[in-house]
Amino acid sequence: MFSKNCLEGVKMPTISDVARKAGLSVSTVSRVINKKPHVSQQKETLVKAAMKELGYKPMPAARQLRGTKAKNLAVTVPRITNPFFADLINVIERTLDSKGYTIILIQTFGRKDKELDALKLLTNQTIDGVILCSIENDAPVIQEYSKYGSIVLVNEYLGELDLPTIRANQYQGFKEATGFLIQRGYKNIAYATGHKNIIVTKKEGTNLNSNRFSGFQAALREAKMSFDPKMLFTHVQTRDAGLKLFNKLFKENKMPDAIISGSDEVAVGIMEGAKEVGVEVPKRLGVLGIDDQSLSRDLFIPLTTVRQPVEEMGAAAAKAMLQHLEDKDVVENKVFNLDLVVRESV
Amino acid sequence: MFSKNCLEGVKMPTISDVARKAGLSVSTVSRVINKKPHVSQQKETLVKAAMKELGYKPMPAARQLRGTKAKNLAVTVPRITNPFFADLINVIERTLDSKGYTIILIQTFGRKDKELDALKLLTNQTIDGVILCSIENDAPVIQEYSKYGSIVLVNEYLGELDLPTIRANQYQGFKEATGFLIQRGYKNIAYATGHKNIIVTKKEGTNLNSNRFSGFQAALREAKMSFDPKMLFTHVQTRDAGLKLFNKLFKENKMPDAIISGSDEVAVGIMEGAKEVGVEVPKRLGVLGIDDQSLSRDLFIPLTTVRQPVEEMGAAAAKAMLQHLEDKDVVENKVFNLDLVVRESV
DNA sequence: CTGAAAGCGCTTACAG
DNA sequence: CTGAAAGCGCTTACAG
Repeated sequence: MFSKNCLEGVKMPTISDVARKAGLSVSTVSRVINKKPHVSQQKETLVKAAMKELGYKPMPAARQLRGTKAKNLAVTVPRITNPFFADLINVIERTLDSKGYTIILIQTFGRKDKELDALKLLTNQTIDGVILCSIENDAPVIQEYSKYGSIVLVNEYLGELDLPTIRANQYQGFKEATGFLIQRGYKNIAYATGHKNIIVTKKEGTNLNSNRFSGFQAALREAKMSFDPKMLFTHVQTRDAGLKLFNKLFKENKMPDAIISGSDEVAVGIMEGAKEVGVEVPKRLGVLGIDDQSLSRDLFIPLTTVRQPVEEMGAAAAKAMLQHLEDKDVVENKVFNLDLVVRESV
Repeated sequence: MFSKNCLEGVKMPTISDVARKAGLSVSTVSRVINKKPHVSQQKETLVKAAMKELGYKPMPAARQLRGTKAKNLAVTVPRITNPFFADLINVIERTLDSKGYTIILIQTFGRKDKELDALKLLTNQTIDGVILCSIENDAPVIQEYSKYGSIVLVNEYLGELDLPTIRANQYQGFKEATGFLIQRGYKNIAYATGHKNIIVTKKEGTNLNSNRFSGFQAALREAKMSFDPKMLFTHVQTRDAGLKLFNKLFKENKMPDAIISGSDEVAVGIMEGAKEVGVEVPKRLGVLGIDDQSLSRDLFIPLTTVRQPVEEMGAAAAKAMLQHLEDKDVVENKVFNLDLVVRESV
């Protein structure tokens, strides 16, 4: 029937093979593949039998060429090794997979060009949409690509972007968490973030970065406390970076009495540094994590942290994508609340 | 030039658009796209200018239809939320991405059909190859699919499979680790595995599962100790499952004095259970993890564990895939040694 | 060195 | 209800 090719394996049956075997035209076969009307019960049975016998599967590339949706979706994350993002991807993939979508994973490592690569897959119809779990490029360039397919934002957000967005109320969360630190008596609170810089705007909904910091500052203001800009540290994103930050602070003798770290990972690094030199947590140094990843409760000092509702956000993002794929006019915007999980590091 | 379509975004320029703009034929444009010889410097410049001006990108689907490789690779893992697999994917993606491959992520959740889905992507040329980070199906069915593309195995392996395989010497690792437990005085050692069952063969290289268990038994034998089959627990794969296992053992009053858990995740669950009811680790219960994931040293009881060289294995797997993609005849087989990381849980 | 034409595997009007 | 034919965007012999 179809011949072997010694170099490249085996040639798969095509729609013509099926038609021939069924004694029908390719049009008819195509109709049953696509569940279109106007095909008699009898022929349908014939076609299905032929497909089964041949083990026929339509070739996605050929269908795409004719305009059929690829049923592929990309998901971008900074790093998959951060459990927060692994969890996010897990829910997203689970719910999207059940709808027949295949997930293309793209780690950006914080690079604009990697994110652009993902976005560009939209233009050549490789993917139908992309879920951005972090934002590297500026609003206008991202918005531009939404012409080519569905884009939904999870976790990070940008006020200027008119795109489905699933996020948490970072302002509220950080205000509460900072309030808690103050209430526990911490006076000199450092602030570390994974971002490269912070553009401060008071408006809620501007971006994660800015809203977190404003929440932090609002709590300070209410307590009539001021913030020393030297206690702001950017681009701290890993356990290692947390450790380095602690060591720097310790060496330069500028130790604050509490640190709000940008993630649980960073918090672990800080606590590790503290342990090494005998700085007691939470007594001499309060450490606040962000994320509440699953092992945070099992650390040598159980972490007090701001829980991000990762399951809920991931599921909502997947749903928002599905909806937007069906109807470009529905742009879902959902804001979750953040909870403080009190354990022992603060 | 090319008109907007209000429903579906924008129509991208095609190779014909480029040809028209450059005042040349599509053949010539195709030649420069594919860096084929026989095109004058002059025309090449013309074509490149036209491509740039139009923002032209060849459509992958159309190229695939003509037999060009998709440059897509799938990676299967049981669950991305297990840091061991997140780490594995991370290295794999990093090295493959740098060669221009796009990664399709597939979580199997231990299901055969999910793994088959991945394998089937080979048949319709959606992907050029798949890296299996665990094995769900039987050897013959997997081998069958190797006709359609490159398959490489990492971590798990099957002796019968004639495929590039990157793995660790589980026999040696488990023998050493068990020897260490014995030396520390543990006498009644339970054995938990994530797998559904264990087919025991003595031969090294049969499969991960079997080799781990034989290593364990070999150490027992050398110490003239015997193993109570009731102390074998299968299908224990998460932190939760570890916790449940502990509770069951505790309730039924069958507590061993040590447990070899199938992963660090499971070990954490066991230690959690022990903490809750006041069973001292490692004094009354030794807990051995497997993996050495990054937070294992930071747990409330730093975990003694068998380190799997995840970075090295991932990189080797990616390299093996690249090689096999280029030349089907080179089937790389690499075996890494396992190290015991001694901390405080044993 | 360059171009016209066939064809990859599909879907979709268009006839009948 | 069914089929012949055109065409999606490419690449690749085949001429010249």
